Formats: sequence, C-alpha cells, structure tokens
Amino acid sequence: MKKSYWLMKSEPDVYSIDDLIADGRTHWDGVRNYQARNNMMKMAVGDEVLYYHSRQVPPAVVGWARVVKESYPDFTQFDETSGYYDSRSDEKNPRWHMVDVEFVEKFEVETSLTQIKDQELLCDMVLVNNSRLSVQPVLKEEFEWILKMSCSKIEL
DNA sequence: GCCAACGTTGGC
DNA sequence: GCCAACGTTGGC
Repeated sequence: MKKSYWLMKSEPDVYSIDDLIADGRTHWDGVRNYQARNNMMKMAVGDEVLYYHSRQVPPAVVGWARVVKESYPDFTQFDETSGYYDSRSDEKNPRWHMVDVEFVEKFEVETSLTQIKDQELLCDMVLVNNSRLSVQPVLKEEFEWILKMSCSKIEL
C-alpha cells in the first residue's frame, strides 16, 4: 500500500505541536465533520501528516506527524461529560472516528498560509480552496515542498 | 472579536 | 428534496 499524505489542523490553544511533543503520540479526537472523518478513515499506518496551527497569527504549518493507528471509534462521542458528546451516535454504529498520530518534527521555520498561497506549487492545496476542512489530503510534492520551506532536518 | 463561508438541521 | 435558519470554523 502506497503512503498517503495529509494535513491536520489544530488550534494551538486546544492542542498545539508542543502538546504533541509532550505526549509523543495522541488520539485525534473531536473531529465532527464528515469530510474530515472520511479522510481519517482513509488513513493508514505510516501516512505522513503536516501539523497546522489554525487561529493563530499567522496560521501556519508548524510540524510533522505520522499516523500510528488507523481509524477507530472516537470515544468522546459517547462521553456525556465531553464537549464532543454526540447523543445521536450509536455505539453499535459509531458516527465519529479518530486515528492516532505520533510526533515526528517541529519545524524551526513555520510556513504560513500566506506563503503557501504565494507558491505556485502550493496554491491549489485544499487548505487554500476549502479553508474549513480540518483533515485534508496533500500531494506528495506539496508535502515535500513544505518540508523544504520549513527547513525540515528530516528527509521524507 | 468580527464575520464570511461553509456545513447541518429540520420544517414543509 | 428544498431551503431557511442556525451553528461552527478559521482568517483577519
């Protein structure tokens, strides 16, 4: 199976790249959008993920993560005390899924949305055209180009 | 904090 | 199945 490439958004106030460093790996709970969920359900172990901080100034790709567990039901949908609780989801047929990702690298240079829009190679990214999708596919060339712009020390 | 763009819900 | 009303996301 060929590797796929993705971009996942997080609000740094909620869960930043530094939180991922501290935890080493995490489950990507709380996605409540079908398109984003469907993308997570397509993920395979070993897929590469760009870590994006939204709602910061400027919004930017800040790091690199990797899928370490393929999609499984997001337990927060059944937790009434969770903000992500979904009363209409059925335990036998869970509506929401999540994956686990591990930390790979925090970039020394953040690549901002503006810089991405300015790159001919990147201006067709989903990020640019559908700004609301929090889990989105990325082309390998786009992934590599962003690694370069971010001065990544690791080869793909 | 504002608000445009987008997604979802629910009445008909 | 349409679409108005509502809720959420995320750039600014």
